[in-house]
Amino acid sequence: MQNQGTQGSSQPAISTVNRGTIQRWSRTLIPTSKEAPSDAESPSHRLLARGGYIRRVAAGVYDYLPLAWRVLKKVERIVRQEMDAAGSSELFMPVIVPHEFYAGTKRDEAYGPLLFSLQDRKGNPLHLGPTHEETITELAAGSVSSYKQLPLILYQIQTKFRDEARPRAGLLRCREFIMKDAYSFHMELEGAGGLNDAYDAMYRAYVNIFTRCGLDFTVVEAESGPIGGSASHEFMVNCDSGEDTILKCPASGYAANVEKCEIGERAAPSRGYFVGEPSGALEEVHTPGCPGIEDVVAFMKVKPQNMLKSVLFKVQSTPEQQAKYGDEYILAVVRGDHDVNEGKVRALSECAEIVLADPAEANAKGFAIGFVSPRAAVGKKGVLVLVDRDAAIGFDDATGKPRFWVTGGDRKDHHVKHFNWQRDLGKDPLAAHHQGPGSGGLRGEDCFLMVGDVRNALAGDPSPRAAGAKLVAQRGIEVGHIFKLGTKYSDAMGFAILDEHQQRRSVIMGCYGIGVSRTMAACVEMSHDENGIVWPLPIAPFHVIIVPMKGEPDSPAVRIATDLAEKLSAAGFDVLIDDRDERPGVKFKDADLIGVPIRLTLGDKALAEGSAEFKLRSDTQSKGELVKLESVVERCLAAAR
RNA sequence: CGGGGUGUAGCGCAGCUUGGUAGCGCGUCUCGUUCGGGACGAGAAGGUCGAAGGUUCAAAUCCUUUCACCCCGACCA
Repeated sequence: MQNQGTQGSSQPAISTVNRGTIQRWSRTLIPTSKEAPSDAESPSHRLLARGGYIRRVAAGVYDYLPLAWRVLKKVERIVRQEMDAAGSSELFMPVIVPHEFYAGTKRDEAYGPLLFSLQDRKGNPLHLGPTHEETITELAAGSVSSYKQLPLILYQIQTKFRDEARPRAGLLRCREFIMKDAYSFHMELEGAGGLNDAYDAMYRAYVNIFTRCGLDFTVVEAESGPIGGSASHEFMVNCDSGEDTILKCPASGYAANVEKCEIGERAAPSRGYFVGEPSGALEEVHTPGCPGIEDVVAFMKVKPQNMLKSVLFKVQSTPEQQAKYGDEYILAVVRGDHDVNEGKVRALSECAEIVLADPAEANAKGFAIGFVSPRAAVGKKGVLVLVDRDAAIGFDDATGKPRFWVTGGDRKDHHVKHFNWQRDLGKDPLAAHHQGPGSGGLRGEDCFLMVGDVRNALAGDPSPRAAGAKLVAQRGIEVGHIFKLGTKYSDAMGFAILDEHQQRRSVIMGCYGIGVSRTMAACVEMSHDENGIVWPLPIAPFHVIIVPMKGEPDSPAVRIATDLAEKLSAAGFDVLIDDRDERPGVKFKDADLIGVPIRLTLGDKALAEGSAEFKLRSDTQSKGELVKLESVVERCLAAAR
């Protein structure tokens, strides 16, 4: 799914219609430096700081200097063109969100300290918008009164505020950042474009935007998370230093966030789930102060894949769901080297609302948190046990031996080894276990087991989309995220209008975000070398940097540079003239650092034969080619194609 | 929120152990020599040492409090 989709509106990077800008280094502010601030670690942070793009004002708060602002404006321009082409309209909402807007959605509580809060002079609580679902729903509710006005897609590009617990990596995780946020409104009607149409249009627009920005990216299926809603995709810049892990199937192109990624059919054990003789007598081991897998692994010297990890959730379903199944707790059991996936636990159990059980409460119920084994569920009504396929093994097909398991001892500071599903569960797991959801008949009984997929996918797991293929992991930086929201916000804020049958219905919504400032940083992460940034042409602050060797204002080189700049500008190029009276080495180093894609050097030798030296920033090998002055524009246009 | 660390000139750092009123490199300014990959020489400007309180004749240095910032983790439309 890399760079997939249409190249939609294939705008050239260089507009020959509009004149480009010309700036002189000496007359703008580009404070480059040899050394980055000591707190800058990630490449984008270091290079943007060293290149004079950004300057830290406070934790996670940055000045955007002229170079950065030019890049951001170019990203924004592409965003606007594609958003407009996709049928949405730009507007601009306030940064300030009155506290009462959260009355219906309770997101002030959901956000908690992430929400910047302030008071006006009368003491009324206000917030700085972390995102604008409430504001726009409020706006739409007050101004959209007929289904005939739908569908409607609105967007803005604006500063967002989130008081992150830990801002990091410069622009990649900020407290104040620039975001494009879009919202769509729908009523599913015969023959009218619904949420799915808008979602698809936004998906295509995003593919176009990131493609045009010159980014190498992957679209992944994602969890919709606390913002709510049903479907969601993330747009990830492919980059090893990225914070997020994504999994891809090379055969089918399937890609997903680790939180969301499905796992293909895992071979069932030859003798069936849970079947197998004990590997030895059940033996209790004193493991003082070792509640975690790592602790036990180190203490008992066992491999994590030989451990069973049991995670207890408390069910907070609606009364109807509660009546249907009667579950109070869910015990998810996975192998020690695997992680329980809450979304998959929800899906398999059909319990929409679950939270990690409170340790104190669970202990009171007889679950020794940190030392829980599947046995803890035996004899307790209302406990659903979900066992991951890789954990429900009694006989090891690979070694031909009984499976050796270490698991909790169900009392503090104790574990057991030689756990065996059939022997130690105290009842026949085969009789109790059912595969898959929907078999709810026995739910609510004592220790009901289900086998299924309840863990995070890992590299090497079977692909869910192509038989025989294995998932591979890679890192990415999230620069875009689209959601189908459904009626979460319209319900919460009472946004309902009449449909053509005069039925009052909640308006259906979608929301679509792009981290504009993060996109700039992600691009640097993706595209740089040891000398500096290597901008893709479409979002480079300048397309061409002209470097006259002799920098005095009246030197012939500077005059020729000015002349060249005029011609390039007329052809649509943005040109930076390095007119500083600096030594050549300084200018070359700085040109590489700030990453302008095309460099034209005007030295004595080249000028003597009426030429300039042409060099691409991305081409680290060549020493540049001599191009006749009258052919320079043509040469640059060829490079821009 | 847990763990670790740092605050001294625009940037990078030393000085703190053993108190005596601040120094180095880069950058900046002036003059001269230089000029194709971060030049050289001479001179100059720039800091209430994060803040507050305390100990002391005397605090960048010791003590207390506090603030800010960074890294790892938890968390994260």
